[in-house]
Amino acid sequence: MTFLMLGAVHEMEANLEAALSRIGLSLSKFRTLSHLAEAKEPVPLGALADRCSCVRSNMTQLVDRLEADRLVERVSDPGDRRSVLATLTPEGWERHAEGARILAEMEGQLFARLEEPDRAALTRLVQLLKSS
Amino acid sequence: MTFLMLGAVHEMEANLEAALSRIGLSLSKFRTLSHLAEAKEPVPLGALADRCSCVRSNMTQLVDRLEADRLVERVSDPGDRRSVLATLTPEGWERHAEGARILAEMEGQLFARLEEPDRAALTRLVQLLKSS
DNA sequence: TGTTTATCATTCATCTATGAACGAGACGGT
DNA sequence: ACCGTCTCGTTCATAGATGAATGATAAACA
Repeated sequence: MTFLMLGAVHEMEANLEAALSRIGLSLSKFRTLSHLAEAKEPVPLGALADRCSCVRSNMTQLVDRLEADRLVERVSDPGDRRSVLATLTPEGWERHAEGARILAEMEGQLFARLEEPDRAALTRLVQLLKSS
Repeated sequence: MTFLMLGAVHEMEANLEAALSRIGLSLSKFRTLSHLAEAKEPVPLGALADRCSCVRSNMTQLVDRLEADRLVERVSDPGDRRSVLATLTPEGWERHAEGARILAEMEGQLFARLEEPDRAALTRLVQLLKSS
């Protein structure tokens, strides 16, 4: 059962990854852009790592790559000189919008196979399993 | 919804990974041992990669590490000199059995929170989502 | 005030995964 | 028998993730 769920989700992930790669994004990059877009203001890397459920060292590298892609910029925090903030560039906003369209499309295709009561049931069950 | 499912499964994965690490196994290593144990005979690396749903180059490295752990051995295929077979060492069999106990325990804890109709529903829904 | 403690991001080593390029070997058709 | 093609595993470059160690800075407190 565990391997079955892992397999199903890995399939979803691979599909989404493939779709996002058409616009030069990975799932991790897109998730990072999403949280930055949602925040609507510069976010410290540590907080960003928390929202993305990853460790800080990972976020450091991720922002390195996003900065190389010119989708994100590092800015310094005037109130705390230890802190480094990340913010979306105009191109980052655009790319995130494209990614969001792709995600919506994939979700539509995936859940089209489920009737309505099943969609609700799945949501409920997944929430039950999360946060043990 | 997609990020919710991804999050729930990543949590499961992280828990299992942490539990397996107590006996020096990763989830990938354990999955590989499982398929070898199930086969009960040497398996070509390509076939093993297919069963583990990963690419061959990944299986090459995985078997490198498992061989370094003395859990797996490479043997040559008399019928095809291109082929390399992997087989469990006695220690590999033991370690797999320990891992299987840990997996069973984790599954028990996880699904203890679900009543019976929910368990069946979850299984059905996950199978529906798999193999688009 | 000065010192300890905690927090921030980064670097490094390691593991897992992919895809492209490669060399060795099998195999089908001519 | 030979040639092209396909399949095998490996290597390499790269992406992504973790945890441990580090240096800079803030905060707490004696």
